[in-house]
Amino acid sequence: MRTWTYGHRADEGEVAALADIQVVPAPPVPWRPGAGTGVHLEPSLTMSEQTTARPPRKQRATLREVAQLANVHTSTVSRALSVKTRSMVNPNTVERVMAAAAYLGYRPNAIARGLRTSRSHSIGVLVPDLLNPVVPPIVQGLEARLVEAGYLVLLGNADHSPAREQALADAMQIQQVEGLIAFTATEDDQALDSLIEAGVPVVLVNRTVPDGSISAAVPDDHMCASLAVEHLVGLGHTSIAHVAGPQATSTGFRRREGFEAAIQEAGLPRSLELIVPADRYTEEEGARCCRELLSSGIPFTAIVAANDMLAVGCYDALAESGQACPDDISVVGCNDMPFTDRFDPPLTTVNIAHRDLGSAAAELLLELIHDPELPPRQIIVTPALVVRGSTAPPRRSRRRW
Amino acid sequence: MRTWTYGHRADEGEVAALADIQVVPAPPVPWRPGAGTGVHLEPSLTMSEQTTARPPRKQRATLREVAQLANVHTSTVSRALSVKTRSMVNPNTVERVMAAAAYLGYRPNAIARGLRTSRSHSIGVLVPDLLNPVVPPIVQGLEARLVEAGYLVLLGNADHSPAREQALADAMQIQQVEGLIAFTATEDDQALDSLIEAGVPVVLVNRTVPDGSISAAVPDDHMCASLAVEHLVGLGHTSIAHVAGPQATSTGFRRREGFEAAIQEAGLPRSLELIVPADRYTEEEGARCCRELLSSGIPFTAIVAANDMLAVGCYDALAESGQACPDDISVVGCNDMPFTDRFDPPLTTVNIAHRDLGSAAAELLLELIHDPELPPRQIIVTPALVVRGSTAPPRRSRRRW
DNA sequence: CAGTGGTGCGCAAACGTTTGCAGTGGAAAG
DNA sequence: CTTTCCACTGCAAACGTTTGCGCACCACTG
Repeated sequence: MRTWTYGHRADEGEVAALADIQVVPAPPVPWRPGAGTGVHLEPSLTMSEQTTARPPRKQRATLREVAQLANVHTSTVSRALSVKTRSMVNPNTVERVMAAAAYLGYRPNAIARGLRTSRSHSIGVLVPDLLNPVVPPIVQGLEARLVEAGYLVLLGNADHSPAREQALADAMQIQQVEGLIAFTATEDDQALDSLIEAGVPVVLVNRTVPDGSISAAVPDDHMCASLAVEHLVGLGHTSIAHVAGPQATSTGFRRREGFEAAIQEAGLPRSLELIVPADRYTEEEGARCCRELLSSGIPFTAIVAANDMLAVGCYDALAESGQACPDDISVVGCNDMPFTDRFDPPLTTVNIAHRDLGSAAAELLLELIHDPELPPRQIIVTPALVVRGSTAPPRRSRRRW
Repeated sequence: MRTWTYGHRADEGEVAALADIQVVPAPPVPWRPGAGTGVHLEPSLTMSEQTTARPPRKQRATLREVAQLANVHTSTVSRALSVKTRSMVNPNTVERVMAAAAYLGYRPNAIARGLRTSRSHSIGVLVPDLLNPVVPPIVQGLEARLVEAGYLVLLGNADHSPAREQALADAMQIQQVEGLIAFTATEDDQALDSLIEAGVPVVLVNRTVPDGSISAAVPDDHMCASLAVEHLVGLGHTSIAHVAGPQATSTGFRRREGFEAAIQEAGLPRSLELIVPADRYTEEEGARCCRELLSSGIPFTAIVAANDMLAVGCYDALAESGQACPDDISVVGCNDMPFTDRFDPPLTTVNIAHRDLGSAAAELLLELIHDPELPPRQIIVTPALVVRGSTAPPRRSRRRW
C-alpha cells in the first residue's frame, strides 16, 4: 500500500527553496553539487551512488554544517533559527540560513541546547499504577497542558513499589527534569525529598501531603463523600455504612471525614462500627470490608464506598451473601471510572473530572517553574453525583409508599 | 504526620563516611569546614546560618566540585564513579571520591553526559489515545522493560491527531530519543518517516505496516477472529455477522481476514452483507454498524465484533431494537478490556496479553538499538478466548434440546 | 568631513561530561 | 643500578549549542 522512502523526500520542496543560495565552494564541505562550480542542485535520486550528493545522510546535520553551507558563522545560524533572536539578523541571511537548514534536514540537538541553557524541556510524571483507571485521564490532562507549554513528559510507573519509585525519581532528577508531578503512593514518601531538596519544582495530583507544603491538584474529597451521603439520605436511608479508603492516603482520609460530617449533618447517629477502612483500593479489599460489615450484625441499607474499585468489591460480597443491590442494599462509588454505567447494576457514583485534575496540576507546576519561590497552593476540583442503578430507597421506606 | 526535611538529611551516613578525607584547603571551594584547618565536619544542622557549612546548596554539585573536595582531577572522579572504569583507579581514591560525591549529594548531569556520549537514555512512546483501555497495559509492559534496560520513557499522546503526532515525533527526535515505539494511528503515517530516515530505531506495537518494513509486536489478529467464530460455530450458530474494525488498521484488516477464513473453514456460506466495517473503534460506530446489520433484513444469530468497544456498541443497538443478548443474538468482543466481566451481560471476548505485547515491543526495540542493521521482525502473541455471558446457543438450536 | 548611532555578524567562552593520550612514580626484572 | 613495565592519574579536547562582547561597516547628523 505504501512504501517507506528512506532516501531524500522529493515532496518537501526544500531543494527548490535553496535555488538562490550562492554556494561558495568551501573545501571541507562533505557535499559538493557540481564540484565547486555551479549551483546545480538536481535532487539526484539515484540510490546507487551512496557517497555522493544527496545531503541527508544518517548523521544528523549540525549547526556547523548549516553554517558552512550558508556561509555564515554558527552563531548567526543559531540566531537566525531561533524565533526570539531572529530579528538580530538580516532577513536575507535568515532566508539563506533557513534554506540551508531545510536542505540539510537540520534538527537542533536538544541535549546540547539543554547543556548550554540548562533546560531539559521535560517534566517527570510519576504514577503508582498505570492500570488504575483514574490514572490515564489524569495523565492525559497533564500531558496536553505540558506539551502545549513546550514540554515533553517522562513517564514513570512505580508499580506500588517505593524502591522503584525512588529509583525513577532519581533517574528523572539525573535526566534534569524541570519539574515533577507525582501521584505519590504513600504519605511518608522519601522519593520526592531529594528532588525537593535539590530545588526541583514538585506538585502532587489526586493526593496531598498533610502539611500542605507541596502544591497539589485534588478533588474535593470531602464533598465526594457528602454528595453520596446526601443522595442516600434523600432516598430515605438512615443507616449508612462506609467502606473507607486507606487512611494513609489523603483521599481515603478526607472522604471518611466527609462521610462522617455528612452523617452528622443529616442528624443521623454516628456509629463507628459502620466505618471499615480498606488497606488498598482493590476489589478484594472492598469485598473483604463489605463482608466485615455484613457479619457485624449491625443493620444498614446502604454503603458509601471510597472508590469504584471498592464498590465493585461490595457488589461481589453482597452477591455472595445473597443480598440484592440495590433492592436490599444500595451502593455508591466514587470516581466514575469508565464503563461503570455498564455494570450490573449500573453504578451510582461520584464523577471527578480527572482530566481537569491533570491539567490543573500541570498548571500549578508551570507556575512553580516560572517562579520557584511561589508558596504552595491547592487546586480543588468539585465532583458531581451521577445517579444510576445501584441506589434505591430502602425497603422499609419503600414499603411505606 | 511527617515533616519534609529541606536541609541536610542526618540519616544518610555520608558525613561519617567522609571522616577520613584529608581536605586540603583549596581556596575557591565554596565550602570551608574549619576555615582550612581541620576536618571538623559536624553536621551543623542550625537552620539559622544559611550561608555557612551545610554542603548541599540549591545548585547541584558538579564533577569539578567533587574533584576539588576529593583533591583529584575531574577525570578521576568520572572514572571512579562509573562502575565500568572504576577498576582503573586506586581503591583508596575511589573511596575518597565516593565519599566526597556523597557528601556533596552529587548527581551526574545526564544532559552533559548525553552530549558527550550522544546517548539520551530515553525512548519515545507515541500513543494515539491514552484513554483507550488497551493502551495503559501495553505502556506498562513497555515501560517496565525499558526501565529495566536503563531507559526512561518519553510519553506522547497524539489524541488521534496526525498533526499532533507529527509534532510529538519531531519533538522526540529533537530530544534525541534513542528509539521510538509507536501505536501508529493510520497506515500512511508520515510522522515516523523523518525519524526512520534519521536512523532512529522504530518499532510498532499492536499494529503493523503492510509491507512489514518495521518491526512490530502484534496480537495474532487472524486467530482472534477465528477463535470467536469457532466458539460460536461450536455453540451451533450458522449465521454469524462481523462488525469489523477500520480496514486501514492492521487489526481491523486482519481480524476481518481471520473472520472470513474461519467462516469458510467451518463450511458456512460467505455472505459479504454480514460484514460491516466501522470507521473507528468506538461504541457509537459499533452501534451504527450493528443497526445496519439489523436493518439489512438478513438473519443472523451472532456478532463477532473486532473490538470490545464495538461490542458494547452492539449491546446498545441490540437493546434499542429489542433484541436480547445472548438470547436472541450472541456477541463476542476482542481485547478483554478491564471490567468486561462486569458488563450486562458479561462479555465473551478474546483476551490479548497486552502487557506482553508491550514488553515484546520493548524487546524488539532494544535489539534494534543494539544492532540497527537488524532486519525487521514481528513478534506475534497468541490470544485466548474468554467465554462469559454474552454468548449462548442460537434459539433454533436450543429448541432442539 | 568628523562624529554618532545602529545594524549585522563573527569570536570565543561556557555548559558538565567522557576519554584518548601522555606522564609520573614505584616495583619488579635484568 | 639500569631498564621495563604497570598502575594510577592528570591534561585537554570534544560533544552541539547559546550568548556577551566587540568589531566593521554603513547611514545619518551636525
